[in-house]
Amino acid sequence: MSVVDAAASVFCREGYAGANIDLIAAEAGVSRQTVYNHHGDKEKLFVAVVRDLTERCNAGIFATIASFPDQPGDLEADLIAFAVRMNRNCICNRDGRFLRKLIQAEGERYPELFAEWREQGPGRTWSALAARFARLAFAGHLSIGDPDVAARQFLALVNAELQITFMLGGTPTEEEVLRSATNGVRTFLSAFARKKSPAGKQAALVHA
Amino acid sequence: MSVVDAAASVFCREGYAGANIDLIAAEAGVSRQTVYNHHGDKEKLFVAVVRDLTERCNAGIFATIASFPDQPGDLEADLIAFAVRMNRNCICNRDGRFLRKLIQAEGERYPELFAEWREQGPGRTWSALAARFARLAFAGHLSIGDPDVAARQFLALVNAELQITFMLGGTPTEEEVLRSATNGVRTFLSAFARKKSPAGKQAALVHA
DNA sequence: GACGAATTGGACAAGACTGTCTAAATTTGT
DNA sequence: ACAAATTTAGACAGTCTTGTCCAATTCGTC
Repeated sequence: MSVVDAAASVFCREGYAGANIDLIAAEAGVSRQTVYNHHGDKEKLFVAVVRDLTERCNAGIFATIASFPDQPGDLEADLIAFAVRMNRNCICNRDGRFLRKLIQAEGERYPELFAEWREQGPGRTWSALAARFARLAFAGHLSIGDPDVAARQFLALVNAELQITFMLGGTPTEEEVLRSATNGVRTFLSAFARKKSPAGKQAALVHA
Repeated sequence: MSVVDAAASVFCREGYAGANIDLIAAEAGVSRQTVYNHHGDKEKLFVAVVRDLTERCNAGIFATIASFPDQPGDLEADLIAFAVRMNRNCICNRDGRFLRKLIQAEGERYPELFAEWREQGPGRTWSALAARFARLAFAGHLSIGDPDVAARQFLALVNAELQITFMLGGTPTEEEVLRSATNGVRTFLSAFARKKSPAGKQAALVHA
């Protein structure tokens, strides 16, 4: 394991103040001196860890957004699959969990570092996702007022049942992820499925 | 400020390992010896802090749930007002922010302590909220499949736009809370407003 | 195999923190 | 006003951590 990876693990487990360099070195399988040679001091090492995690998480998120269902066959199934991918590859994986915890624990201590994350991460993520939802709406698959709001609500809904697990730093099972995504997407579609067309599926359902 | 309150503040700001007793004593306006006299050692003090926060937060949450709109006049307005109360009195206030941060940062270090919180806090909160939604559905104001799912999704939706602020430990402004609650409740009602009754408001809307 | 670069283990000083102890000062109850 | 209980300030030992230094060893490359 690389020094930065080991440091990420220890910083997350013990907190910044509780992490000690000896433990990081041992976990990385190198000597303490090597850690100092590579990264200078504890604070620089911490910054390197956050930058590394931010970069990898953003890459994962954008790769996943690229797989958003633009021409959906079964919209519900496609959105559920997308939500599961998002969770598995970006939010529940090692990098996602670690970054989230570091932001929560140390965000106030390094305002500029996490402001940077905020702009390049969630800011751009939500824009990108909002653009995809806008496209679905334009193509007539959804009826959306504000795509930015819809994007944030989509993420909130598909993660609604995983909040507690995330809070305690755990990893939800595959079934929990699937169930939360399924419930979330169904509610999302109940709210945003195309309603205005008189020939729409939703109107037909109401008449039945 | 009491010792426990000062300790809560310092533990949150510095993390468990980074918090030092001298600082807590100074912030509480007592001598270090008094802290040891009252609470034994650092770990016992930490446990006392978490129990205190848990108790106060639960009390606040249940008091707020008691104000859930059972016989709504304007359902949308009533639910928005309820969501804002919930945020202001339970989630964004000092106790709520502190407890959340301690759970996130130290949850894995004290599994039994936070398991206790989990049962008495979110577990019972969600049940209570689900019961209220079930009642609204029974009275014909909503069309809900699983009240537990609906309750979790309600909370997720009304907080959807505050996630980032919460993550960084900040306090959203009154306007942000109101906007998030408004958008969240509207989406919630789009999804769960009564649809099945042929004379319902929703059906009429679709016909218009 | 040989040479330069990187890594290692250990020693080390400086500082910080916890938890204890004690004698003096202060508060509290009566 | 007096006695008991509590609080205080400070000293203290013991432990831990950071960051530096250095000589010995290993590694990569020619």
